[in-house]
Amino acid sequence: MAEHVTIGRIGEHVGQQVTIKGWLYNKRDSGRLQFLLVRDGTGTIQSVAFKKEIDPASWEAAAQVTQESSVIATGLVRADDRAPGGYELGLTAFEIVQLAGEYPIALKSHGVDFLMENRHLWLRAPSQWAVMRVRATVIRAIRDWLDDHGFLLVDTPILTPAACEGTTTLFETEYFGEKAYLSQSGQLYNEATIGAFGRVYCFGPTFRAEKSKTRRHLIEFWMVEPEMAYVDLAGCMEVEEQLVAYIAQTVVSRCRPELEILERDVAKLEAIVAPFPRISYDDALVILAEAGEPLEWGDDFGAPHETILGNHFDRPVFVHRYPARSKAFYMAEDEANPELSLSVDLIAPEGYGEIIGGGQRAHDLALLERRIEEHKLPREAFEWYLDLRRYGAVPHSGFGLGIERTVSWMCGLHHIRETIPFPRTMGRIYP
RNA sequence: UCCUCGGUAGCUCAACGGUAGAGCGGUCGGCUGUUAACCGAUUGGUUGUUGGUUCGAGUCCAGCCCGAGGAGCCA
Repeated sequence: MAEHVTIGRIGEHVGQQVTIKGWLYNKRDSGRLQFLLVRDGTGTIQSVAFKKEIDPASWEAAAQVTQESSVIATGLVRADDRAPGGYELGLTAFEIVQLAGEYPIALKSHGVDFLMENRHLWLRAPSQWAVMRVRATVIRAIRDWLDDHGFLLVDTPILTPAACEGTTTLFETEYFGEKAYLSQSGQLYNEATIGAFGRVYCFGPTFRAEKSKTRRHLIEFWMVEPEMAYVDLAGCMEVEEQLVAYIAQTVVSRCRPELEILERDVAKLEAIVAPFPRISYDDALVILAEAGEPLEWGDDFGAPHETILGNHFDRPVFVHRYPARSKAFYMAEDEANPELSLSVDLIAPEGYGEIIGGGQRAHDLALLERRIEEHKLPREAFEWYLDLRRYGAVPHSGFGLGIERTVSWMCGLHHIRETIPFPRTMGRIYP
């Protein structure tokens, strides 16, 4: 009985008789010879069946097997330059677990709508396999870095009583006769938990009922939100750049095969090392004007502006001190100029745009009370939040990093919807 | 919500207002080293939907539905 091994570690079994359990990716045959490409989740390997060297039942199974049938293949592992991947399996036995019907996704080019309609099957494709593995690596890198730098994972609720920011559209649901909303950020809650733990982060799904139809938007997406007591704007940027650089270098070192499948220019990722350039909103306006996209002071950047700024540098760029009026109510104000907020966005190169938004939070009670009034927010829902300014308020900062935008950037993808297993976009909630 | 583009075979796409086609997939056959193999045969259609113009509509017109790209908003 041959040992069951995974294709990902097939190189350790050259010269051995092994069993692979997986699915048929593709088949080519020429008379007395059949090439069966088998994948098992860890990789893909070419198996070769010679009619003379295999029992008739196995030969017949190999002849009958269809694309994406589940199969068990046993044979001798050997290195062979002619095989994709460098190794192949000289079959001695081949068994079909379930014979698949005509597979919808033929090995050819397809339209996005068709692929999304078959997302549950599309995930088996090499490109999607690679993206999901990069996603897992990005998430693990984030958690490793934060866990190793004194941050405690503190999860925040998904069902919330009111808008965290009050500016964007929320998904409304019913909570035992009361209105409740799906969370669009855990930040406010983590401003509370830093009082207990110092440095925290939450990591979970967030929901925005915005009718956004662009390649950078999802209705449901994942976000990591670190929050830090006794850290100012400058300290916040230092943490952000260390984290982002660590993510990029981890992907570069651990996901070579995936990046190759995705045809990603690895040099672009290798360049993502600290320090990142820091420019003010006012500096950014100068760059934009020189690039022929002038912007009125006080206006927020649109997608083309972000692209210009991102492409102006070979690594991510911090843009800090935005006009207070264009930012959320909880942003601290710049003492040197109260019209400015101590906010900072991190804009990725290559047109990937904003991947982090954050900054220093207002910790002055009177300022917050005034902002809540100006933004016409229901004060009673924020009493607990105001308490944080009454009992041991400290300067503090935090940010939110969008997982899917980061994965999209790492993978060099055109559209964010490929970075999450089952994307929720405007007009699609199937499968 | 607004702007632009699109909807024809399972999929990707053709088709001057005049008999709806090709490639891929599927099926059958051939080939001992294939690389989305190749060669031959074969299968496959309520042209998104409703109405209109016309001798005749996949094609022209109007409404509706669905999707894509972008804007706004944001991670």
